Amino acid sequence: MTIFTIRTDMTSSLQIVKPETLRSQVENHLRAAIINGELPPGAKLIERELCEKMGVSRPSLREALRKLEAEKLIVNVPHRGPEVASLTLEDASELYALRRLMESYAAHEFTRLASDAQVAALAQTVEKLRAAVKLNSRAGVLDAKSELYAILLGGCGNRLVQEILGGLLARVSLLRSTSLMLPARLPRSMEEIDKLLQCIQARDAKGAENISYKHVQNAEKAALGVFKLQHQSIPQPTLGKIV
Amino acid sequence: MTIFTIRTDMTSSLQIVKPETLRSQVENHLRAAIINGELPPGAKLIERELCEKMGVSRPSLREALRKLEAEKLIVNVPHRGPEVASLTLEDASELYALRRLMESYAAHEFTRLASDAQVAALAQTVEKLRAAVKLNSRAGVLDAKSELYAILLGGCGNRLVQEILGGLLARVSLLRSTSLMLPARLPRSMEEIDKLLQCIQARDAKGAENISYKHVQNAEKAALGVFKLQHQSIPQPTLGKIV
DNA sequence: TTGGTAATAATGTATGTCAATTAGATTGAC
DNA sequence: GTCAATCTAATTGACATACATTATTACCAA
Repeated sequence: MTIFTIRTDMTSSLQIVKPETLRSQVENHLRAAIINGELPPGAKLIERELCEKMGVSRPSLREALRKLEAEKLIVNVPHRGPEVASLTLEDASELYALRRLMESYAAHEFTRLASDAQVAALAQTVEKLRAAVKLNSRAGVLDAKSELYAILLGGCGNRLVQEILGGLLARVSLLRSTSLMLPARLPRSMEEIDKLLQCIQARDAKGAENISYKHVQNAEKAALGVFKLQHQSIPQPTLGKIV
Repeated sequence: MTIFTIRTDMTSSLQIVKPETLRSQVENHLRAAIINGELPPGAKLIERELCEKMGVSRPSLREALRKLEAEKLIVNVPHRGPEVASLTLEDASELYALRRLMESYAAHEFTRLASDAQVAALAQTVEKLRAAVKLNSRAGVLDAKSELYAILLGGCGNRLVQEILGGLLARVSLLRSTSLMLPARLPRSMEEIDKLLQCIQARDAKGAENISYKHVQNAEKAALGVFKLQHQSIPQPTLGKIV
């Protein structure tokens, strides 16, 4: 983890900057570190250490930790300290079940409600994704994917879906298997996304819902498959100390 | 709000008591106060005041506030302080949309997965609810309802649903209209619940899903109706000071 | 090796302090 | 009398420190 600059100077900026508090910066920083795997599941988060690394006081850090705790990205046992949440197979399965439910709902509603401009934007982002896939650009793929999500969820007429599903996706990323299996599944995933776009363009809401449902279902199969492989080698990691 | 006793004595208890931290008690207390309407939407939460009332220090209180903020029960504008979240009509509508989605899913899965014992327990709780309705016991109704939810969500095979839906229901309670319209809709609501139980007992998952969907839909209509009535009298309550 | 005990480390909680910002009130001008 | 600008008070944001409580670890003895 890198030390990051705080107290962003906004005197020289004419743009109206959202007054980001220090704790929200800490929170965002930690969240990002957890999601991108820098802080893997099970990692102990020692307050004093983090304070020093990030150059903030304990109260600020602790308040940030509480928010991440509420998001279930970290778990906290009193007097033992917080650590990055670990998912069991059941947890993962439940996460995917809800993701299926909500993403297919979002796809259905997007198809029903989105403006033609939004559909066009989606199509454009799909092409961007295809290009990134061809270039084998991991960063490009992730970027295009998140843009795709933003358009889809932004156009589904329900901001709450974005909020909740965003939380679910963050937790799904606790499965490191998702990133491991990502390249392998990309061609298949791309096909599914193409079909989804076709349904959306044809304003076939039910069809979009079904494709979306299957898309997540396939992603789940792949992810849980890798997950099982990762965990079968270690019989009973009740206290996984595997670094 | 009452001052509550802290430092629960657990020396005389043989049961293993989950070591509840002070901040979690504060958190639970505030959450309950918000949900039951003691702290209505828009209420300003002044740190020093709350500290004195509850007899805790500012850091403890602030950490509790961060958790409630993450749950979207309070909103916080930097340097202006937190206040109980207020819902717009759109917010309410989106909440109900997701509730519909998730409750009907839970009903479907419960019907599919629950043991006969769980179904029997559900039936028993429905009778408890009916009795409470007959007695016009508000507390009894609320108690039976929450028990009903607990059984339904506990048996749907997905603990995550409970977690997420619980959060949604807490936010729905920010609409005071839900409690106002509760008595008026009770008979109708009872009918729907009976039908739901029948479907579940017949192991008709799709039927249970449909009834459940309609049930929430009807609750939404009633709640949003009251909501509109409450808000049409005041043209533009941008800063609702209505006490 | 095993069991218990002491030392250590980390968190839980509290207090005090200062800075930054907002909101309200007072004052002044038109 | 109304509106605007300024000023003051109140509140939160952030930090440093201190101490109590609890887990963990290391160590010693049987």
